[in-house]
Amino acid sequence: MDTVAWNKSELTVGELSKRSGVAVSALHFYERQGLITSRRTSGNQRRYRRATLRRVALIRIAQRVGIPLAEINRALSCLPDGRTPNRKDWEELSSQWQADLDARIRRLQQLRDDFTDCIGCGCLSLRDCRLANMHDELGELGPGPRRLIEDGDGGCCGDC
Amino acid sequence: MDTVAWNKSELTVGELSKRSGVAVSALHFYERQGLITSRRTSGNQRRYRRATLRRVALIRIAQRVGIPLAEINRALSCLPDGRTPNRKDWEELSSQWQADLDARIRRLQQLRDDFTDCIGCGCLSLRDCRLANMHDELGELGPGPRRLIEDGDGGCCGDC
DNA sequence: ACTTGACCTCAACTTAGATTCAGGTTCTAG
DNA sequence: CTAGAACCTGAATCTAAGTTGAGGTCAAGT
Repeated sequence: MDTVAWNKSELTVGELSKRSGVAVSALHFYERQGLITSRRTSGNQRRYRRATLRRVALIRIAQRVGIPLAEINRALSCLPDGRTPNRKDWEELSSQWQADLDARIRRLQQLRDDFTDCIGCGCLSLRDCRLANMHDELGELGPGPRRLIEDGDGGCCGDC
Repeated sequence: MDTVAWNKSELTVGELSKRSGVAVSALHFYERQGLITSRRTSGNQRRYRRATLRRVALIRIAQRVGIPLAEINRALSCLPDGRTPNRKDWEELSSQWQADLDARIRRLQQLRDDFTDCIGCGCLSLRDCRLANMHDELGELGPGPRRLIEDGDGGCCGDC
């Protein structure tokens, strides 16, 4: 009833959408971006391997971690797409993503610590508040001597 | 030499840019969004109060925390703009933003824990992997019984 | 056979947070 | 007084990650 037997192991885009919780339009989009692939039926409709469900799961996980699709694509491209990811694949991917996640968490924690420091100060002095030392976004690694952005306001703030 | 005496306490957009590390175009943009305001000289050039430097600092801090400009705007709008934020203002803002930050951190940590759990499994089984249970993004609060998205694949994964 | 729902493509639109460009004005130094 | 730096506006462009819509085809049930 189809070019190749509809063997129940393939999913239509709607099924994939329902099962993955990802909108059909997003699946189309992922396919355009090369994140997933499909076979076409004689009537030009998409049929996805079951493995694609896992691939979509991986994509959404990576997105939750905060990884942009372009990078996810790079990461997934080492799984030659036909293959169901095996333990080794998953360990590689996940350790990479976990490192990313850890970095993100550390960054936020640093920010939180700076906040805690700074609330004590209360005046948001730009002279020595780490939070306010915005250019530090550049010199990401290691604290070192802070750059100062205010050079002589004459007084810390309205209240101090 | 100006409509109002250029009393050295005001900043041109270029100066504000240099001191804050924020591009002139971005400052224009912030102004269009109502995040900052300026006086205009007789020649229609912007002059910023020094307090604006702090305001921009606050904006960038909030952005680093991950707060969208629209919300930053809401938060800042309780400082009636003329005022240098005092200790109380800062405590209110910062405690609000810190809560946001904490929530973000917790979310990422949860994700990391799920990762740790899941790496042991190695097969990315969609049946019971918390990471892969994508629809859970909806039921944000509290774990509860997980929804299953795969109902009978017949086998955990290619390797298991 | 027909209706209905699922599917197709392609283009345009969306949001956030800006940047870039074109064309014109103002300010400052020499 | 004039060159060049800095400034102005408004429109267009950009990226990311899609969504929406128009116009048309396919498939399944009755």
